[in-house]
Amino acid sequence: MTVRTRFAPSPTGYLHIGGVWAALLAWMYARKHNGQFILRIEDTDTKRTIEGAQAKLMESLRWVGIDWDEGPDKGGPFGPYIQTARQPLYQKWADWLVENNHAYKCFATPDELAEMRQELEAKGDHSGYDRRYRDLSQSEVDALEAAGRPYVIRFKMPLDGETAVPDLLRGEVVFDNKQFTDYVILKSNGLPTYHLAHVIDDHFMEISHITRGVEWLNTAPIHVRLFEAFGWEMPVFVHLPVILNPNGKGKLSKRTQAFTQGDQEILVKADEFMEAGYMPEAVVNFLANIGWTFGDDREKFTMSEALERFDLADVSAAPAKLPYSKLDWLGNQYFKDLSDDLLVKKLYPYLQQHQIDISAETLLILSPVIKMRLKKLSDAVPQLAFLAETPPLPSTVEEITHKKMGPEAAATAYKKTIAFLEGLSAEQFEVDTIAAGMREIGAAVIDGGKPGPYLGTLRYVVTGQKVSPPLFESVVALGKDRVLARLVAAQKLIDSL
RNA sequence: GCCCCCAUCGUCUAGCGGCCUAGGACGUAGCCCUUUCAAGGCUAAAACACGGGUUCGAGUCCCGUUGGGGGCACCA
Repeated sequence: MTVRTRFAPSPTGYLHIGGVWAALLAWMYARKHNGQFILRIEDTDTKRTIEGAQAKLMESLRWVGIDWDEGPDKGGPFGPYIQTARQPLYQKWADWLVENNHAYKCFATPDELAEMRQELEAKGDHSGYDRRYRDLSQSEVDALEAAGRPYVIRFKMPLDGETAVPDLLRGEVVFDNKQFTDYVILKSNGLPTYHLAHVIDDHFMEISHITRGVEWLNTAPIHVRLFEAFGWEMPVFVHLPVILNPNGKGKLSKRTQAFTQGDQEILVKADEFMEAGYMPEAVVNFLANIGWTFGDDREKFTMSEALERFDLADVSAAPAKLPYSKLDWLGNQYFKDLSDDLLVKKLYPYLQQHQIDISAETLLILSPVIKMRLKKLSDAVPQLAFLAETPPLPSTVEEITHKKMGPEAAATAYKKTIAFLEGLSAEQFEVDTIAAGMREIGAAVIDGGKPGPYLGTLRYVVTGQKVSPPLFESVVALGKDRVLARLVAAQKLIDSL
């Protein structure tokens, strides 16, 4: 059997990270087994469809490296891959069910339904439908139809007995048929509900494993019965656990907005991760650790390593809250592994997009020292702010002196430093030379000979930031003229005493 | 209300009856290194929800309780 999995989102909002996770597992399984991964758009709820959501969702999937073999944009042998474009198919099979006595036309009006619901509720029946149109005679049906009464098609669920849903992660889940009623499978506008649509699509698209959220488990008996009525072989059901909202309550939903918890930023939508500048490899690595374990106590791995070991059957059935702090850790791990050139390649366009004008050459100088400070590209912005704008100059003596480097020593230090830098040729204005020279000055100027305090205050003078990249790289990045100007200003402040 | 799913450190998890004095990771705390912030090194605190069974033996199997989650639409 070839493995064919799919991700079937409805374009009703933006894709959240839990959706990406579900897509990832399905995709991994298909790739692992050299099968196919299909993207199908479930847009039968036309009222909720949002313009542009489909494009956005495809962008997010591509960003994390999930590609599809068949889908709305690239076609395939079982298309179309957008449900509204498949309407005739659903109509045909809904009619087939009616003809074969598995379904029937229900002419209940919205008012009638509302009233019925109320009466049923009063009796403690929460099913919402009393099956009153289930057993009409053919002539009664014909008469209503002739009168132009709109109708839906409902599937005949068994009146008693049980329906077992085989689930890869939980074994057989058994439901009492009494809790079900006859569900609408084709709406009065001629479009199918999810129940009908996915059964037909998954069958004709030859899907081998249906992966979806547990929220579908309770309605899975309908799907089981539908497959049975059609006489089609059932795919394997894999009901994935929910991803819980990290703020504590409920599941992650499309409506959940990004927010901050403590000093941890909680992102929800897929494109927020992209926008923040996490490396997609890190995000995918992070997600693969949810509900699944690589083994050997390893948390960091490449996707191709993961594919060697992955199995849907090993996925945990327990719901999970995303460990965001681990994403940050992983994100940093991936940046540290990046070559300086590659980091510049990623960082440069990102900073450009965010109106921070720093040359690629400058970035290359900073690259080795900044990469271990990044979890995501956006972390570079405050670090590098001193290069983009003119940082405030020190205004108090306390800022440019140190308890181990009083005003007198500081005055000497700045004077020496200025002279040292002025004496450097353009070729000599590089990290190693500057480091050596400054350490020497620092050692001479500080009691005890440890240049630490000198370097620290100097770093503050040069960058104007309490937090910044290390001194030497920052000096080279800022450039001789600007550094000297700042040192001169500091010296003047000291001299004014 | 009814039905269904789930349950190991704060979080993600390993564990599929004896290898568990419950392992790893993130986070947290302390120490070291250090020009800030990081990164790195070392150390520490931290869990089998509870109660019954089954068994020579239970984190691991069964039942119940509790807790969390989900579902009961002409939404997916």
